[in-house]
Amino acid sequence: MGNRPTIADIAKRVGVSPGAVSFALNGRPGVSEQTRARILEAAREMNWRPHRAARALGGSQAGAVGLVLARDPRTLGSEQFYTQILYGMQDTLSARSFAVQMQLVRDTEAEIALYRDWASEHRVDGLLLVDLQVDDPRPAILDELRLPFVTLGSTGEEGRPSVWADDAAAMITIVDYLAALGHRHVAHVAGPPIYRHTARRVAALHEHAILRGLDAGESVSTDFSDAQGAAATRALLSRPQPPTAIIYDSDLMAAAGLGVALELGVRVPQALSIVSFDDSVLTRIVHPQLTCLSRDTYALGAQVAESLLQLVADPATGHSIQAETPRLVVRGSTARP
Amino acid sequence: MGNRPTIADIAKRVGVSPGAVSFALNGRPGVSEQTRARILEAAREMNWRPHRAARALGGSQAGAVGLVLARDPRTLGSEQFYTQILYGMQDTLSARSFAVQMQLVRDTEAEIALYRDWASEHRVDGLLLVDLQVDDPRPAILDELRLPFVTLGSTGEEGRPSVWADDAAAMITIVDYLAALGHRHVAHVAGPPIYRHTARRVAALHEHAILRGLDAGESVSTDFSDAQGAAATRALLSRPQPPTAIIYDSDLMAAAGLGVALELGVRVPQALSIVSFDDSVLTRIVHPQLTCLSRDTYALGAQVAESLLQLVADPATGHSIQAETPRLVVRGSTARP
DNA sequence: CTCGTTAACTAAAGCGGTATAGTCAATGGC
DNA sequence: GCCATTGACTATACCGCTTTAGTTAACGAG
Repeated sequence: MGNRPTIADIAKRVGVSPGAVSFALNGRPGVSEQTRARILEAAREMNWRPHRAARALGGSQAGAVGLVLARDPRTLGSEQFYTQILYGMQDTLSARSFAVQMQLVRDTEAEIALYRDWASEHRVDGLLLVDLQVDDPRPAILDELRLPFVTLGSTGEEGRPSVWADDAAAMITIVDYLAALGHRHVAHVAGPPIYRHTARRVAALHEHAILRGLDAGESVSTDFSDAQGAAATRALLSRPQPPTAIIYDSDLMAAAGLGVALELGVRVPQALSIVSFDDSVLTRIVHPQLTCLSRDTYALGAQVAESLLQLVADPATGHSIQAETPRLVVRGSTARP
Repeated sequence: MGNRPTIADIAKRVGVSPGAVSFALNGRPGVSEQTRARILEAAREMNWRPHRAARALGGSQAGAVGLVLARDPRTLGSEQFYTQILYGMQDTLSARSFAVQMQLVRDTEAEIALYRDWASEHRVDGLLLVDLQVDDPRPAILDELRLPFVTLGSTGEEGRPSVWADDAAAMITIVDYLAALGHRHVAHVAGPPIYRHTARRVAALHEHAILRGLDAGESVSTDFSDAQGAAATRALLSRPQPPTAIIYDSDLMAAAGLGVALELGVRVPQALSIVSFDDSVLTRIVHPQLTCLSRDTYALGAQVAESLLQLVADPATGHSIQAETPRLVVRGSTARP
């Protein structure tokens, strides 16, 4: 059965014009309820599906949203979080027969080049912008390209649509917990300071540590790789006054840090408590399992999808929604110092 | 909206017809070299890009290939391998301005439904088919849908295009290595037996173990989740005669198995050697690091991409290429029993 | 009974390319 | 020097769907 049925085939079968079929299938006025029902029935029977390209060409939607991750191929491995987000997005979007165009690129420059390509090829109707930087060039460029986007993780200060969680509150939860256990000397293995979320966490830790009477929480920045996570841990533990607790910005670095501690003979959690800012299988397969912040990442992806659908439907919306604050899941990697 | 140049704009500027511009841009005869040069120059200056939808509508390509992964959201976590494949594919394909449409779905049924959607919406020109099953329903359906595909990991027995590695040889490498270390009792924590690659590995282990004079290598099947990997390990180690070495079909399960061993007080590698069939960051962040089979997954993705491009250009090709056999990387998780 | 309105359609013009069928002048064989 | 061929283009017909501008026929108001 070679050729898919087109709107014209349906029109012929029902005995109306192609235009009427289009009206009926898109739920817009111009056909009687009776005719509409007959058309829909015929479309169902003939197993008709819209031809995406034809729709997109008509000047309307491409039926896809984009997600670009800028990652060095070597630093690859921390995509657990985005894999879950993607799953949540796709489940929500495919119900409306939207696709997610996901692509991995090397850096922000390549990311921007890709946006230009997508814009001119009309591949996507909107984007999810992630890993926002302190001085991010992307929003301005996307505005210029007229590609609407939702940001993930950035509070919608600029009146732009975004889905975000309260990073600072999450960090405070951790600090309070560690302080309650009796820790005084807490360190933080952070991501690159260029990222806004990193900056927010670093600031929150510092401020709240002082407030709680701990030693000023110090943050060490890394590139999020397991190698730098391990190196940072090694450096921290080799100090004359090593921290009694380390907070890691990602589960991958936390696991790597745990490995280093074991290697150095530093017992976890007796001599060192470890907390991860991210959750995934990883925190559960290492031994001891890691205390971490957990959130429903799948649901977050679904929220993002809803937000994107709304944005695509009406590019003028500036709706910003706050996702649940990650909650602390206590496992075996934390204890009194 | 953004006044993106069309072929007609170029035609007007150069002073020729749109058809001539199309000929020039697609490198086909019908224009003089001189005119062609002028057209290309103008297109470059005006920053012209083909409108994907328009091309796809013309009956030609959608400019995308698809990759669907059937995964239970809860079993998510073993996507390292496919993330790397994806990266390799995208780097190769985006040079030809092809996109990869990747989607996560729950099961094979949903996967097939998605293929039907994609076929009727003309979203993709070809597919990468992964995780082939012993009696796989997908090839027949894709034939019916006229969606060309390349299989990954399955030897191209049926004259279909595929990119595959020698699973049996890889397993034999492991068995030889363990036998040389002096192991007699080797177990295998495998994936679901429904997968062809699992079946091949199970058979290869069994045959080669006997050949080498080991106890008949036994395989335990799992769903690839860390939970079942852990459970299988626990069961194996609780036997009166526990194996002295366990081969895991995935790095995730190997890491989970290592966790169980540590928990049970079974020392690795002294009392138990662990080998993982897959490599990723995971094998390097646990302690001890895992001996594993390693391969250049990124390159594999690139090979897949080449194969797909060839297939899309000529759907009749049945070219099958063999990728390098994974090689054994010895780390700290294996030793003499 | 006539006119204006509206519901329910039909007709037709794109959207941006591709592909095919001309058109026209230059070329070359005999 | 005439006719056939070829090269270089132009004109045009789609591709499948959306959308706007008609076109009817029915209906109600005056």
